Amino acid sequence: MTEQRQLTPRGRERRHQLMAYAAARFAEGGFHPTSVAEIVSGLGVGKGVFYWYFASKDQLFLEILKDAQQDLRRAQQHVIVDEPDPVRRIELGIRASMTWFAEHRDLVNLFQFAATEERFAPVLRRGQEVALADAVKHVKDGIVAGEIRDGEPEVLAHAILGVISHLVRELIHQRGESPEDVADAAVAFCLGGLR
Amino acid sequence: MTEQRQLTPRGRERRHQLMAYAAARFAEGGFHPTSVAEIVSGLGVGKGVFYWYFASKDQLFLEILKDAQQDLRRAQQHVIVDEPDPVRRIELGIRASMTWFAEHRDLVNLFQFAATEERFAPVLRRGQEVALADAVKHVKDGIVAGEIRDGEPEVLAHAILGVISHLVRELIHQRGESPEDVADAAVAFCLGGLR
DNA sequence: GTGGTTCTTGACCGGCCGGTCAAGTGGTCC
DNA sequence: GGACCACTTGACCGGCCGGTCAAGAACCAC
Repeated sequence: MTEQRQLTPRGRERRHQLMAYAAARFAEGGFHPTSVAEIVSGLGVGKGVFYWYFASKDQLFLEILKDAQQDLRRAQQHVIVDEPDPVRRIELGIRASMTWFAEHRDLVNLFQFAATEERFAPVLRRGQEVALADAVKHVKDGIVAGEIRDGEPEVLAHAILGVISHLVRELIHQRGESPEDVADAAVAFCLGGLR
Repeated sequence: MTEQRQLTPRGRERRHQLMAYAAARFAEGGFHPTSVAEIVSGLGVGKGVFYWYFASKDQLFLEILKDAQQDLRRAQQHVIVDEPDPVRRIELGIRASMTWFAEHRDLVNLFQFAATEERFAPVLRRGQEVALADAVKHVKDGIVAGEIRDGEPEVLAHAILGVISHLVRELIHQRGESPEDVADAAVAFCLGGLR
């Protein structure tokens, strides 16, 4: 498969199955150590299935990445659509992100890996820039409204993203703490840092 | 080489050279895609040299990791030895960490990769726990002194580490901003978040 | 059934990779 | 010079890996 292929519903399901299973294996064993043979045999199908749906192992990974980013963004947007207060929008965004990350441990791991290889990093970066732009907008609104101290909005937004991703990995995934508690702490810390 | 080997000064230098060069290549091309053959040929030596100094590619990576963690810790400790005020100790720690990370871009990348593979993660975790314990101590002192709001010290410490690592990667390495400016912003954000 | 398309199989391939090792090389101490 | 030891060489090996492909199977439309 080199281009977009026309898929029947059955085909679309297989594709989904491959992506989900591959993501889980990549997260558990690492991208490189997990072979294509391992993925297909784990699913009980022949190797040809893999290359019917994806042009290469790399391309599969990229598509997993893109899908994940889209899904995260949707989760963030969905929760802040009609919240007028910028600071409250930031809080809701933090909570939504944490919930999503908590539920998608595998994908968090894949994001982290993607950042370490030059050929995957660009895709990751594009997604992050979108998330950042959203956050920056709310921070700017907050500054205008006088709820947030003056400062470089991009730096503040990045700081928030840093708190979220680190707390998710270390406290929720690593130490198994409850997403709600961690989100409370993250919100308190970030809002304090913004004022 | 399976155990510790007795090395002459000349040997110790070669070992260092291998670790430094390998770290650079791993950071640039990724751990798995960088072959042992690539490392030794880049240094203009035979493959036997590599396996004279290291038992395996994995072991080399682990030693790079350990060395880096030690060096970072030294940099952090060195700067706060005789600072009595806990909040000021935190500030100095943030600044020292940022400077170190800024100067060791390659190692930051390797840390990030190490977190994604089960066999490297434990070593990384041990180092992080040490850094965390240091930070926690200062936060606790700060709470006792009434300079920091009451809260779970470990969560606050983790939040600080998250801000540091994210800002280093995104602003200093990615966008090329000056470490001093970023450190100023990080300090302001974190101290705000603590109060 | 027939023909067409989508999907599946798994043996096979070339190539590279981590790791080994027998054969050196060169310095040092006597 | 010769014995010893730290170090170096690079051809070689077994194995696995990403990817191909000719040969079907399954489903659908008519």
